[in-house]
Amino acid sequence: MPPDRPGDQDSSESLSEIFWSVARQLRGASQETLAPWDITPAHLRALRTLGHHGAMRLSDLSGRLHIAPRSATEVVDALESRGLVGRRPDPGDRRATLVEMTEHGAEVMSAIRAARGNDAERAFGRLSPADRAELARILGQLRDPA
Amino acid sequence: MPPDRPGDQDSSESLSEIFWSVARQLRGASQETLAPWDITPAHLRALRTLGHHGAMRLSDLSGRLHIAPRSATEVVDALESRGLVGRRPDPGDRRATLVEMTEHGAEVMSAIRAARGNDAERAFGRLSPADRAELARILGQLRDPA
DNA sequence: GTACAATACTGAGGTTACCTCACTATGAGG
DNA sequence: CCTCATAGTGAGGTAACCTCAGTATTGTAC
Repeated sequence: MPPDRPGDQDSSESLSEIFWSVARQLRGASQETLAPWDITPAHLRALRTLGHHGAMRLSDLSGRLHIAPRSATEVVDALESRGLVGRRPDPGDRRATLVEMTEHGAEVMSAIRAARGNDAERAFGRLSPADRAELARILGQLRDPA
Repeated sequence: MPPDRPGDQDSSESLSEIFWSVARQLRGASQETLAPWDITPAHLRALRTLGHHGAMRLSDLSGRLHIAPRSATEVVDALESRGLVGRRPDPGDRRATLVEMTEHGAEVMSAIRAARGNDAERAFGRLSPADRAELARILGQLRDPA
């Protein structure tokens, strides 16, 4: 097995190495920064989605977050227990539950935002705008399988 | 809160969205492909490290994988139980344990390699060489905090 | 208008990939 | 020899998912 040369076939190996170590680092840093608010990166992700798009069904939330509906239930449970979101029945469909951000949730979100609390944002923010665009473009290719 | 405009401050948000959804996808795909060999992406990562650098102490392995020593113990346990690596005492230091790939481990590794089994590799391989290089460069910036 | 399949959520339980803390065995320095 | 550091591991924990089964409701087909 020859050693890695840049541009080599084997560079995809180190690419995944790099990718995962970045992932671990982002998660770790984010966790640390969010600790004062007692929420996790995944919680914040859901909160942001609700902030952007307003009240929605649990299933819609799971769709937007690309996670299983059951997992969305868990995230919402966590956020609800912290008073950041609320559940209410969908008036149009009694099977469904609408989830919406509470006032407290909005306050916390802007506090986090003000404190530059999302470390993922901060980390990505260190990149030049050009690099951010490049990264988004390249990752986009990976996300959407041909 | 204004909606996202490309190139905006907020684009870092969707960047982390993209990043994590790529991460989830890579992990899922990798798991699936590695299932026949009953090993996980993290196991393969360790196995590759051992393949590249030969026998080493558990602590060295944990260092190279950037995980806690205790976590390396777990990974090695898993690989050992599958007969892919072996432990033997370090002759120079009776506290230490050397971990090395077994023949079977090497066989399995090349089988996986031959089957293009590492989906992370395969996914990254879909990118153009230029994009791979770009990605490596940009992720490298993220990994090493200023 | 009633049987029946599909949909919305959730309880139960599992997995991966990590972590810290406390402990034992061993080695190294004064 | 006594202390301190280091190597590995048992115990126990966490985040962020998952599937599978079950209940409540709805839309559809006859």
